[in-house]
Amino acid sequence: MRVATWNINSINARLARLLAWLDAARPDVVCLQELKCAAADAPAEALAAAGYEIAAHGDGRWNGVAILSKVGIGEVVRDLDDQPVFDGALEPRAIAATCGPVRVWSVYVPNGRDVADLHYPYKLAFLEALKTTVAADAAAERPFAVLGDFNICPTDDDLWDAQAWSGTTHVTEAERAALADVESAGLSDVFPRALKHAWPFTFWDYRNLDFPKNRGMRIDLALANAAWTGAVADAYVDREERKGKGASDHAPVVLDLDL
DNA sequence: ATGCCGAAGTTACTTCGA
Repeated sequence: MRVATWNINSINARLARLLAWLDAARPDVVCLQELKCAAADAPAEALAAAGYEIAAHGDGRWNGVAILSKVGIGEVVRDLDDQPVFDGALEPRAIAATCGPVRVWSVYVPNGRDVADLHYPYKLAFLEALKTTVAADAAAERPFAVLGDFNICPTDDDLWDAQAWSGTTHVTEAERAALADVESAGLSDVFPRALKHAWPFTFWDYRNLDFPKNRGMRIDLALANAAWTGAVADAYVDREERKGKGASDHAPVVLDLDL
């Protein structure tokens, strides 16, 4: 089966491209982030016509996550256990479901904004709650993965200019340690192929010709347990989807599993 | 060519993203 994760940067603004991509790539399960719409405003009918059920979690502005599936959606859970709030709000950043033989979380980890901003400790607290929430599934026999936009470059190779970003969010030791702590629950980073260039970046800013110049970051990850990683036949970043008018600033990460 | 930012709500401009 084929499982993908994609920060789509508005599911409604991107609907035509999403449907075209689903038709071309034919994933069985897709974890989406940054829906930028309320759950009730997600395009469930258009997706159903394309053969996909959707479980969505969103409040209408930023954030918002969903899981699409052609193989059923069950055991849906919204929000992490003890998920931290920001500015008094429990933000829609995490949703889980069982789809056929696999269980997945689709997560949109807080950006962090700046190490001096309250958003930064919020990001670290979110990752701590994520670890606790997924520990049991990570240790289980069923293929399981946490997929999404982690807003962390795991290593200095995962961004185009580590020198320029030194000391900023996405690359700090505390963020990388928090990510490693999530992985210590029994998950490992499924490293995708790059379809072009030396490294599989997943995000390129819209500004400054960053995509043509390949000034990117690898921040969209799939952290999988042993049952999942043992089934991986292929994994790649579909950078073709980053091209052209109306693209998201993130590309889908696609995983093929022998399941 | 891959091409100089884009989306949404608060409908003119602010906020956010990484």
